[in-house]
Amino acid sequence: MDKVGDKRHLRSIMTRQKLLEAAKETFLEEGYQAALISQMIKRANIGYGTAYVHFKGKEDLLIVLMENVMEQFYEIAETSFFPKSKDEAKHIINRQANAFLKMAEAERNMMQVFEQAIGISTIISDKWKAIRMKFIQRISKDVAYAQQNGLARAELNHELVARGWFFTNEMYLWEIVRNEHQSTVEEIAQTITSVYVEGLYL
Amino acid sequence: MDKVGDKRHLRSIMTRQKLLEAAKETFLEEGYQAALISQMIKRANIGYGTAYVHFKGKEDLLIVLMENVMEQFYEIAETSFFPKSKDEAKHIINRQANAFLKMAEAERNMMQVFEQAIGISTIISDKWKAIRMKFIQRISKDVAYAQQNGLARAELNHELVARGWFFTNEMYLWEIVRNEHQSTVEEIAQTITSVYVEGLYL
DNA sequence: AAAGAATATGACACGATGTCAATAAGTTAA
DNA sequence: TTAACTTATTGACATCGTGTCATATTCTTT
Repeated sequence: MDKVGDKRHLRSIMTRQKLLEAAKETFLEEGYQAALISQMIKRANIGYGTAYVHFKGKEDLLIVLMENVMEQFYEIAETSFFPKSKDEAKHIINRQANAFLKMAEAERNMMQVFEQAIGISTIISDKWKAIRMKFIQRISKDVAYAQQNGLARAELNHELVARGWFFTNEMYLWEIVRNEHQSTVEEIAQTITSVYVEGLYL
Repeated sequence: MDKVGDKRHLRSIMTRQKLLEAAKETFLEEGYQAALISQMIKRANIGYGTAYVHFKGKEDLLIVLMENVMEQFYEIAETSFFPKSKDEAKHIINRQANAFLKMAEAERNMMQVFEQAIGISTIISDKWKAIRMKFIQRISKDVAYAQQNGLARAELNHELVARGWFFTNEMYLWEIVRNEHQSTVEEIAQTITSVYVEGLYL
């Protein structure tokens, strides 16, 4: 019999799914730290040991749950950038900053869990580092492009500028995730973009 | 008998001190997460229960150990700022960014522990938030001052600008703490200051 | 030196985790 | 159809770290 119709395999998938859902709910309610595996297991209505058949532990569960969110970040990082003027650059950059921060708003709850987990789990911290690197590389290229086309101040180290710019964005992202921001995402994006573009471009 | 000559009290202070030192060593070796209270107790050569007489737990120990470092941050945040020109402003800002990042280098090891703890302990996270707020308020005032004196672009929200600028600094700080930076502190400070000042000032 | 106060101690109870030998459920092949 | 085999589930158990508390020790006072 083929794998798809295999009753055993199907049940296994269902079990896994039940646990993932229970884990998500538990993480959202309790946060990463306080979320207990035993609690997830109870909620999923499965045997204790079963959880460890499907996942190595809490960390492993969260990684799977985060994969979807992380994909979205990678997509944002891949926007193309070939401005012909300072104004066009400003426009593109503003849109990208907006999209980035909007993500934080849209996925706030999972991102809150994620933030905690970054501080605790090496693996998850590495996943975030990879996302950060992707963004910085992308921005780095963009800055270099602008410099080569006479749009931006060439005396600046594009790598350092790129990091600085991303860092501002990232910190605002966490601020939004934590609900600590007063202003709207649009206002934030516009302000930081303005300072950045006026500071870098000619 | 007065408190100073009190043998009992003196011994108590010694015990506390021994534990603090052992805790520091353990934190530095193991990181916040992995550091075990039992390990610190062994190293300090005191009875298990004694640790709990002096401190509530791991969190409490680290808070005491961090107080010194945190003081230094508050001092940096208190630098005065009354520039008469854009160039003077740039100079002051550059110096402050430098001092801030140098702190990260000087206290790198304890800051590494601190970073982990921020992700885990609410109390410690709040301590850092207070430091951050202090800086942002300070910078906010500085931006407002520059705007009022016709030195900076008045159309920008000074609060948002201040946060953005601090965030760049903070993220570079953590990067330095984690030893992930390629460039020197001076180079970093100069580059980010340049973009910031050219972007904000007239 | 006896009573009293401050400090130190480690055995213990507790809560959470991950493992594993046993069991159940489903599939295959004769 | 059923016996052998494979895959999935289970919960009791061992382990580990923490914090508490009744008791012991050390010092001070009267």
